[in-house]
Amino acid sequence: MELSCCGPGAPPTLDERGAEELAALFKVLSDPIRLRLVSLVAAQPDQEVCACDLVDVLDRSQPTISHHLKLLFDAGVFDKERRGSWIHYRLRPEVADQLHLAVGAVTGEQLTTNA
Amino acid sequence: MELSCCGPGAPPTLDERGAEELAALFKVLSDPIRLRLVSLVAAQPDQEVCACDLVDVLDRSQPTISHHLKLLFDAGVFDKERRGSWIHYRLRPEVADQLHLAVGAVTGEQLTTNA
DNA sequence: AAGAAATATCGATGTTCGTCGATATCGATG
DNA sequence: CATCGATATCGACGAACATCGATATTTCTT
Repeated sequence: MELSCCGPGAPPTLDERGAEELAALFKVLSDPIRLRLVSLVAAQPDQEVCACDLVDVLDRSQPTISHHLKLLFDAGVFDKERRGSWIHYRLRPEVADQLHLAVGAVTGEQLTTNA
Repeated sequence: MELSCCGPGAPPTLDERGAEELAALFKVLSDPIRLRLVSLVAAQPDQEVCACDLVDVLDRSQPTISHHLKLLFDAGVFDKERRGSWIHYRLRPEVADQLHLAVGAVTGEQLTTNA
């Protein structure tokens, strides 16, 4: 039997590069501490937190929290803003949409036809 | 400043256990080969593939493909069915919804109020 | 300029993960 | 039952990762 892929008229599947990009996006969410960081930030009324509060809430050392915040920032999940001595992290507004699109790309859902 | 969490009236955030469960779900999608497997399966007209075709399409050894298929099966992403000599993997129909819910849980979207 | 507080970086360590060759298991078929 | 093809498991190896203590950097305050 032939696989429905890799030919003309075949339904679209992830190519190697696309798969690596999406894998990187999911990988940044594949850690419990990072998920709780995102969830905490998203739950704030102003969608942002001071890094200074995070070490107490999550049970990790300051370098570890800093490390995870950097990963989330580098991945484009968080914005970072210095205000005085403190650094505030904020969920980038496009992230939720990006994630839903990523899920759709993997599971083969129709994109919103923009025609 | 107080974090908006961890108290009465606070918006819901991921607890430790929930974060670990969601992290496990995202982790299984954090590998390019596994993403392409899911994408390939989802792109088939009948939403299933024979494992025998996968080694040729993806550029990995048979044990490696088998390993990734097992991870996806154990995570509940794929169903498995033996037909004759071959084993067919199929995307479980709830997976797309589960993933969208997972994204929503992390980014703090409203759940569909089932009241 | 000096000290204190917040955050980032460095180096090390133990663990997890992706990968493959070799081999085992399982089902079909002669 | 012997064999063959498909799939799974095993054992090993190198790379990536989460974590932390120590330390550096930055910023505010006095």
